[in-house]
Amino acid sequence: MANIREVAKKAGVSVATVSRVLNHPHTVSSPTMELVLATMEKMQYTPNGLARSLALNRSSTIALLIPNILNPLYPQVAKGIEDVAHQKGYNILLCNTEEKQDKEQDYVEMLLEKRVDGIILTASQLKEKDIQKIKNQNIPLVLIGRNIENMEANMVFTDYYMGAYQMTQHLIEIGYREIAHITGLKCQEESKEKLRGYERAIQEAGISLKNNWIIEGDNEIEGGYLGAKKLLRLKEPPQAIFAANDLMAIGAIDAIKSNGLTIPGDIAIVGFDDIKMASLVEPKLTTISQPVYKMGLIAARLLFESIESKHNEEEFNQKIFLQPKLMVRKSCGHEDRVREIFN
Amino acid sequence: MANIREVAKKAGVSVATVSRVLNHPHTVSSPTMELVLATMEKMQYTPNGLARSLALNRSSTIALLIPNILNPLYPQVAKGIEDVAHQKGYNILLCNTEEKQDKEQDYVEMLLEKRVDGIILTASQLKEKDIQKIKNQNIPLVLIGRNIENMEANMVFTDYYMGAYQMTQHLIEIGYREIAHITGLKCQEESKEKLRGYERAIQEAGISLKNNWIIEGDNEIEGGYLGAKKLLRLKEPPQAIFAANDLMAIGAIDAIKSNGLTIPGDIAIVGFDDIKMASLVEPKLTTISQPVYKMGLIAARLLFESIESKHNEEEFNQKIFLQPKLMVRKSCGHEDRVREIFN
DNA sequence: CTGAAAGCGCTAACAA
DNA sequence: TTGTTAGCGCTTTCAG
Repeated sequence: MANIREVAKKAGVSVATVSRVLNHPHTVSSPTMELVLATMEKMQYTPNGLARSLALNRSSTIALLIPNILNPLYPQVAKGIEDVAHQKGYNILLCNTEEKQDKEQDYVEMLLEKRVDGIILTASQLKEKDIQKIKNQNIPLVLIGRNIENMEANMVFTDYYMGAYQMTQHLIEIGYREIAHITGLKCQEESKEKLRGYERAIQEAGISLKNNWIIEGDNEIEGGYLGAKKLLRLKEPPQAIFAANDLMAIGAIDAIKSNGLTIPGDIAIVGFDDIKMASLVEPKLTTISQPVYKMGLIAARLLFESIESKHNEEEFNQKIFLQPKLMVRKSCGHEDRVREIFN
Repeated sequence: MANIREVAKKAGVSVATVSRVLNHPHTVSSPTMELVLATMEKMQYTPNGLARSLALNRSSTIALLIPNILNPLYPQVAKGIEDVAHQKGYNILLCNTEEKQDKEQDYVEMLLEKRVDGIILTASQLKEKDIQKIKNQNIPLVLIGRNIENMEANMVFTDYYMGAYQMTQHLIEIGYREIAHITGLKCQEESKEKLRGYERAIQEAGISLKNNWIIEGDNEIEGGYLGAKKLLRLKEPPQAIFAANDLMAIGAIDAIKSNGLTIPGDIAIVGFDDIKMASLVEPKLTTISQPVYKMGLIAARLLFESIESKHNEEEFNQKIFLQPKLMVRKSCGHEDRVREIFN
């Protein structure tokens, strides 16, 4: 494959000139310019980006780590990020961590070697010291969906605590008292936040928490199915199940139906995320909506601010806190409940 | 950031030795080894992958181009690819082309400069000469979901023609004669194949093709919605709609329902792909299933075969042809129809 | 088992 | 406006 030297030789100019037509076209006379361009064309010259990156110390690549590409939430985030990255002329390295901390660490290691210009971590399970390692290497970083209290870093997240609190409260308002919670992976901050919100709402209502009504799920349909089955086998099964994400809620719906029970007649189900499927399933799922595409967009913008200001020695460490929104649909039996209560 | 020379100096060895402990550990004595390793650790040394790639002429990165990351089909493909790439120690550059040919070309350009070790194109809209350009650069390539008759390249695809033919035939068998088709983007080979399958089944049944029953969609929910609305406004609306993918079928379902009609009572809807949503919507969607995760897996394996054999001057140009499968669910009214016909 | 040095392809400072 | 050349950080050949 032709390189810059061969092009230069064939065009009868120096490599510097060839480099200039690529990088600073205005500093080169137009006859030379045309000559070089023509030569490149003729030789099918494709500049070697690796060499370029090495010389410039900039790879024009950012990395996105997500826990599960099969959860429709993350493609939305990815879309938001891609939209701004592509416009900036950057490529995205996609890393699917499968909710595994060690795979996530593994990837971070690779990314640091690849000298990516920035990293976006979504729902990261990394320990603070691992995250600190990224910061030590001085590579711009944005966390999505995770708030680390005492760390200087860009973060954009939804108020999971509040969302879960509101959801649980809503269930209580419409008359449920026996509410179970299928959590996400307990090792995730996000799951803990949601659990806290759930617990607070329960306790504020003077209901006592039951430990066997809190079940750890895996953030996937399967886990919701299993969790719901487990709850149904209990001597005192709950009247309502709050799943920490929509995928698990959908799994739970499946489980309940397969037991011959109706939703919300026999048992109510609610989720979290408001993925598209949520309004497609039968009954339509009551859930908490978070603006994921927008989160991706914002995260990417923050990242590029950091990247572009990197040489100015500035520091951008913003925490952007987005409010979730309760979407009341059919699966919680809202209308029936309200009717019962007020008539 | 520390580089190999600094590590070498501090450890009191040559850069060659440091390089060796990284790349050929067995060629270095164990005391030296330990010393160097300790020094690296102490200095927080992270090897520069760009320099490494430049020297080795290998980036350990492959690229995946998909038309729409928000279509759940593609994350499945991506998962299949990621599963094998990660195991091989490769990273994936994700390129979302938004079904736009120029964005796809754009990306290919960037990828060639980045010297990716291989490219996987899904549902590509590239012209043959653009694809040929990739092959000319001698970079391994796999096409997913597109069959180019006279080209030497690895391809894995579903038999779209057959799938569409079977689907249409099934509708005809259960008694429909007035069947419309919402196509994908007409510029995609895949869409053309499906259209051909539809047309053949219609004609074989002695039904005459109606041009205003063939509507171009955009492969997204929106397009299905619009297409169905348009069909409903016709003086003679069809009894059944075959959408070229599930997303459009779901949009069509929405459109029909919003017109106060029932499915399949008033009109039948069928799709193509069998994404998870298909069995979640009401009524559950009759569709054609293609093994997308597996396609990703196979494509990745083919790609790595090419990559690994590249230096052996071998050529791998396999065409892998997978059979789609008809999934009969509720939206086509199969049972009702069969009952009507045979009772 | 180890070191010196050439080379991967490009950019940019400096000189002309 | 253009050319010469010293890096960027690594791998590997060749010599010892």
